[in-house]
Amino acid sequence: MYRTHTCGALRMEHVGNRVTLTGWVQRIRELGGMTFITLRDRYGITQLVFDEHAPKAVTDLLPELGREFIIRVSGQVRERSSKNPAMPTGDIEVSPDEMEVVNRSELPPFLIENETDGGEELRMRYRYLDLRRQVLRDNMMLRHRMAQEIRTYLDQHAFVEVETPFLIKSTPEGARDFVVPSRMNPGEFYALPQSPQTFKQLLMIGGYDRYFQIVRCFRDEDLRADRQPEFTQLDCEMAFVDQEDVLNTFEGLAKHLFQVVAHYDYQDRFPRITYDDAIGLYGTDKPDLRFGMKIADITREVQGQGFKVFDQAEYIGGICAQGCADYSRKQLDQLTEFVQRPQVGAKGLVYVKYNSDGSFKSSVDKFFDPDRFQQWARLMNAQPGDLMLILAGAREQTLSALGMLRLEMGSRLGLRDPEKFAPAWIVDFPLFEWDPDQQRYTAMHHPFTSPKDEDVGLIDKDPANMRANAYDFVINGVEIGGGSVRIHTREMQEKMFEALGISKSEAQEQFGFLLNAFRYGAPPHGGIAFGFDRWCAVMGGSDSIRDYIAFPKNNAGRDLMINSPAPISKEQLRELQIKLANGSDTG
RNA sequence: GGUCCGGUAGUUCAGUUUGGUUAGAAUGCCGGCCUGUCACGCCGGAGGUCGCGAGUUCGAGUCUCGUCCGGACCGCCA
Repeated sequence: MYRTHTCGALRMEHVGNRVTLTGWVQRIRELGGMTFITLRDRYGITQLVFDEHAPKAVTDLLPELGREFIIRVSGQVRERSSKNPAMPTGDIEVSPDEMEVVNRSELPPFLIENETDGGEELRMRYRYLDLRRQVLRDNMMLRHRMAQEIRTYLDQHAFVEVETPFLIKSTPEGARDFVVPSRMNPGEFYALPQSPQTFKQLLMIGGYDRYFQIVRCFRDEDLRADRQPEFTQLDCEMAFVDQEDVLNTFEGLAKHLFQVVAHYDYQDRFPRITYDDAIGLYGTDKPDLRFGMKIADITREVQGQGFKVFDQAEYIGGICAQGCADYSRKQLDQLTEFVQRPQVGAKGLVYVKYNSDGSFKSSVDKFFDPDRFQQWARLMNAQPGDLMLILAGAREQTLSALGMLRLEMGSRLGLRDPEKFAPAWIVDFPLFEWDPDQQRYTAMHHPFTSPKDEDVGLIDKDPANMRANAYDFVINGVEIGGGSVRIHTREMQEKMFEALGISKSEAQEQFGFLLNAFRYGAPPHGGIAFGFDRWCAVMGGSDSIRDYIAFPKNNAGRDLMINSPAPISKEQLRELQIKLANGSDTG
């Protein structure tokens, strides 16, 4: 027998028991006459003590041991004479009278400790060693818990888990597809799904009125720190529902997960913010609501006073940074540099210090008198001691820059507490987005999204102002999920394709199966898909989804551990009837 | 497709601005001492293709060009 207990199990109540443990050697501490070894497994760490009670056969083995050796020990559980309150097993230790080296280990290339010395690349190459660290293990456990709780909750709410195919068909809309050649159908290719979108709609038409799936999705686009070429979605769809039904159902799920996974009690209804309000008040469609600092539109109040920058701007807005009136020249310069970075894109920054004595000091004192500043302060909700930060320019870019400045100030002021969760629904998204490159409208969410009933009439004359029955779920400024109530009539879907500039024949070729299905009594339906990796990361208080994926890829889409992608053999290429453009036959 | 940052001991990094004696630190590793450690402590030691290739120079970790690898971002990602 390898073990009677795990390395996280033993407590005071086990004192006196004879136990057997097997685990990895975490650390060896020799003190001359005695030796301590900490033994680790998935469940925890237990201290072993080797002193004068240990048989010679056991102590003789000690010099051979090293980090990450697997050893099996048997012995008495003892109460420690000096306890370690920082360890769950810190009250006890095991005094082995038998020991066996189960497997030796080479010295690992980095320290397998909570504070590792390993760099990103090395840890990716030896991911199986990194996974031994408690940090990663906790993340994997959180992910596991999330998945289990999702299944439990949705099962209780009559959802059916159905798997959909991975080898499907490439579609022109959306992201670039990963493609798989078909040996049996030379010259033809499958595509891997970007999401099970059409299949879940077909399941609704198939009568499975509540579906979910925790499913891998694939997008062949350039990556970022928080983007992977394959990622996991919690994909859901419901029939005979309207938007409110969907939101309420998944608000319930989110609350359940907050409670059970993060032990975070969120009683209130999640705020629902329209897309227009989100943009106008936070400068983004995924606002971080852990703090206020709303953007105030002060365009009307500041124009016509002879300050050219303001007078020529389409939009002027500001935020109030509480208690920052004492910012130094240097700090203000830093903020100016921040907003001028290309990603933020503002021309400059106007500041107004509302000093604690009630006076004002600003970068535009020449143009405005204190009464004006008083008025601005009212609009921005500024009190004495606060700092008003103002940007001017084209409305959309300026709001976006203000949104980024708001996040920056939130971070500086410590208002973005990773222990806190601020969820929100963003609703009433526009139906279309104008694509200046292609000179046509594209679907903001996707082409199966239904318009608001009252906006349907606009489809021919003013598509830009049509709103969709589409919604996003946001936590702490991170987009966690999004969905919509779908179109369920063939007529509306055809109109939609027409508005998107997709011809009848193209539509028939790409989505004929869905259009055909709409002929046979398609129920009204809607759904939502969550970025599961991201949701796990947010629940764990982290920005990095890589830390919540057991075997992630790097920013070039490579797996540094197995070194993929890799060339395939001549033989494989021949079977697939594929010739490489560069003429080489690889291998 | 583009921009930026990095590559020096097993590992994490300093040294590159201003080219010049034997390339340093911490940690890990090895040896010695140590009976209550838990990031144990103390003493000693080993450990380097300065990513790779070319060039400039009397002389290159340091300057130039190329290249490979890693990271961040823009475009892209409904």
